[in-house]
Amino acid sequence: MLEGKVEVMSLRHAVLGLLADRPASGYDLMKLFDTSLANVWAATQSQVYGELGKLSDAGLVTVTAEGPRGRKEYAITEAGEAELRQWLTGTPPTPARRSDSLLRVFFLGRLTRLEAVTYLESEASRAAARRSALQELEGAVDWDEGPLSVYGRIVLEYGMRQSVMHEEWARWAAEQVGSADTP
Amino acid sequence: MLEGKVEVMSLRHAVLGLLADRPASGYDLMKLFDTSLANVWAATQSQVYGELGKLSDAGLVTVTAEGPRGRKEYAITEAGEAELRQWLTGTPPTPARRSDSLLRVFFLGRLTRLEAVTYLESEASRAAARRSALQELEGAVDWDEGPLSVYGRIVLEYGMRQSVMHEEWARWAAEQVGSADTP
DNA sequence: CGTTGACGTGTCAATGTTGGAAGGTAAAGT
DNA sequence: ACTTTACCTTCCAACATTGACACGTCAACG
Repeated sequence: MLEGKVEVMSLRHAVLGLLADRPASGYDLMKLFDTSLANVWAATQSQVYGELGKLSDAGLVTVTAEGPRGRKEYAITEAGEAELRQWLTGTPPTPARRSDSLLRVFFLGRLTRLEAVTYLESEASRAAARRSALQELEGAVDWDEGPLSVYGRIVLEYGMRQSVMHEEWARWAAEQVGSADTP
Repeated sequence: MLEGKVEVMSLRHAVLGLLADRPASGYDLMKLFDTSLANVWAATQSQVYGELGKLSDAGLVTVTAEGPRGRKEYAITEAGEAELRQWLTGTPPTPARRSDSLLRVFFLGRLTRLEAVTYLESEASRAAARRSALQELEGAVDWDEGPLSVYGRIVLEYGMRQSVMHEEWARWAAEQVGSADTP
């Protein structure tokens, strides 16, 4: 019995999505991964170049120009657009299944109460710092260009709400732990 | 120049953390991964048994009993406890670097406005459903036993706040998209 | 002219992860 | 007695991911 694979392969779709906006080289894409997508989907150089090769083999992208230093500019094909749409509309998102931070919290009972409170408070600080960083980013970006900017801003808003929530939760948790009955 | 590796290896610490509470077999651990840790850290059978082997080789756990069907019960050793503590107190948590959901949102500009709104509203529904599930879980668990329960509840609270935030954000985003100037 | 820095692509080994198959034992129900 | 269900471990191929390393070019500067 043959079954079609139910792969997620989001790296593939991240590359397709970026190329759907405009053609780019692997180098260009890396810059986008390190800036626009930094808080959404991380990728390394090896992955990006590797994925471009695979996408090219699969006919989802093509080389549209070759520049000075062996630069290859890729563009999405119709098949690629179709794949991207299919992913966006037809594939259910997979919820995050792992969290380093929460795993630690789960085991905080192995530490003394003071240590646990300290940990939770540093979580709160990290969340606050993250929020500042995002706010700074918001000021630094030109929000009036490209189709990515509309949704980019919505994604940024998520990050900000997330960090606010995270900080409040961590402070609440620290209080819970600090003021319990049994030491 | 030799440098110590800066590995995260949270699966290892998830296993250690569970064994720190009480000894267990690989099978027992799997059940815990599928229940207590389901929303925090997913692991497959292969991983758990493989990790137990490595931990055993490294002296962080030992076999304390052998039961009926080749069952091996593992317990954490002092070295294991030390490693767990070190991870909890001395290793900075690594923030989540990837989100399937957010990546989609980032590329929602490839769809029509209606499709985008539909997507965002289904995100809201999913978040609401998740919240219900967590609330049900809260009712089903005995919160008065073991050192895990205190922090387990705190982790659960995180999940609930997270899903509330997620739902509100998705509804807000749908509204933003639905009521913009340019169609 | 020589150096530096940004541009640009490609490959590799080690490790993590997935999903399943294979192989077997004990207990409980019929 | 028989069968189902739960228990329990081990192995593996395929794929994803990381973090380097290797190679080479163009432009600008002093």
